[in-house]
Amino acid sequence: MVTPLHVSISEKLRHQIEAGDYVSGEKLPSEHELMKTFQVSRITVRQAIANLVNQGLVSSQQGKGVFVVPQQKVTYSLSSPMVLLADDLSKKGIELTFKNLTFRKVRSPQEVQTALASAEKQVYLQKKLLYMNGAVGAIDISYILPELGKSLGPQLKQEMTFVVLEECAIAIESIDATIECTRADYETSDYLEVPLGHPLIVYRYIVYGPAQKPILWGETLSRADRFCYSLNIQP
Amino acid sequence: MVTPLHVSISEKLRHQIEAGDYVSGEKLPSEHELMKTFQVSRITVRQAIANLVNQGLVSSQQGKGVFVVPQQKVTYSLSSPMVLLADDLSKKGIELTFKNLTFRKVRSPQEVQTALASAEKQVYLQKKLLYMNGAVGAIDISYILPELGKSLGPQLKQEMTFVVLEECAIAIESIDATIECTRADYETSDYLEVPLGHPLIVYRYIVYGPAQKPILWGETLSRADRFCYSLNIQP
DNA sequence: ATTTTACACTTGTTATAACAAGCTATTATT
DNA sequence: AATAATAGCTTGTTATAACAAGTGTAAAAT
Repeated sequence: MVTPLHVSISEKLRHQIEAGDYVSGEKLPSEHELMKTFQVSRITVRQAIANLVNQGLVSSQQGKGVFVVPQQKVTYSLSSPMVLLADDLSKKGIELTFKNLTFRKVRSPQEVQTALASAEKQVYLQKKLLYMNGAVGAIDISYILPELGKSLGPQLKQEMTFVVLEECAIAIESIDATIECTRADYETSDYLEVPLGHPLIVYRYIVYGPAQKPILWGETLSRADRFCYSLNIQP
Repeated sequence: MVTPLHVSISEKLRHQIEAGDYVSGEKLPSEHELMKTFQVSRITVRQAIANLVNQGLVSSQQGKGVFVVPQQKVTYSLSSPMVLLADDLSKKGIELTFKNLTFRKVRSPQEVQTALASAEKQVYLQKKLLYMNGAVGAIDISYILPELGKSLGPQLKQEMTFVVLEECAIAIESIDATIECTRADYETSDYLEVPLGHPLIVYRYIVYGPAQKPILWGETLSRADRFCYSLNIQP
């Protein structure tokens, strides 16, 4: 079995990146320069770079170049509602900010209807972007019971769900959550500034209020290269 | 902004797959046939298929063709040690099996040494593959304290870590775990039968025994298309 | 001095071409 | 009949070529 040229080239570049020859955010040599350096055609250089993009090490921008992606990560603790971590994060010098994309009444999807077990089919949909130190890291999509959404609406626009729920003195009984992994589709790749197919961690949750009544269904799609989740299990 | 041909073609194929035109495991038309169908060059067809591969929808095999990948998923509950789920899984008709790759004494890596806080630098390394219904789904790598490894060794070879620890009546005090996401490298892509860069979920854990003494450090790298984790949070 | 234009450089898209390599079934040989 | 060679399919690799499109800079026009 012969190793293809594009593999050995991307391996060389990967080693150079890991060795620190190219710093985080730095521009790689252009395709033309790499063609000269490795004495191969453009198609081979492009394939080599595509490998690195797929591995999440670099990111290309038309008209500008190929850049080494920063690998800073934020850890979210799941032993408590995740928002409690906000304090810890600022201590570490990581600032979390939010940007509201949409907040409006919609007809709830079938999956949400089942989860919320609500007779009402109109719920509030909220989409917001999550930034760490100015760089986009996750998108959160949540569906909120209409009676809650009406009162919480103005505040939900700017803040994170759990914080607001606590500030509004809404008791959280428990949270059911699932963690899985998916890949960026055409919508999320746009918002999260990642290439199509980039791995995303899906944190899907149902928040239960008093009397175990589900009050919120949501999912947070995080860039796998910027967010991870930690938890503590007591058997 | 004009949509590239390869994007619209991969979108068409994606819709056909989701509509069930191509069943799980079925072969897509060959590149030559797709060239005729869409009246484009081979390079465009290949780019379209590359998009689908990156999205994890199809998988190509040299000499054979391009096939729709099955999307069956297994959920691991994290509110209890994950192995308790083995019963639930068999009820769902999912059979978990294991294959031992290595079990030997090694010098522990720096990270493990710190985590286990052990004076001894020789630990047992165990690598095993995890199959669901015969299909490979995850690889588990764990480092075990020498005194435990010596006695557990013969059984650990075939069984899953937690089960054995319980059968051997070793009390598990607690488990610290982190969930993040990475991508298949050259070694894991081989074992897990996924393309380079395919997203993997990393479940990294430290098992604490009596008196909160760490007895095991491990990580499970799961194929994101076959495993996900669920948990329950009590605030 | 400010704005506009043009140019050079970057990556993105698409075509044609040829050969390599893996798989399968048929044919030819033993 | 069993084995080996072959032909024909598949995807993988690599080259050359041309144009499109996004970015930034330097020159030209206002």
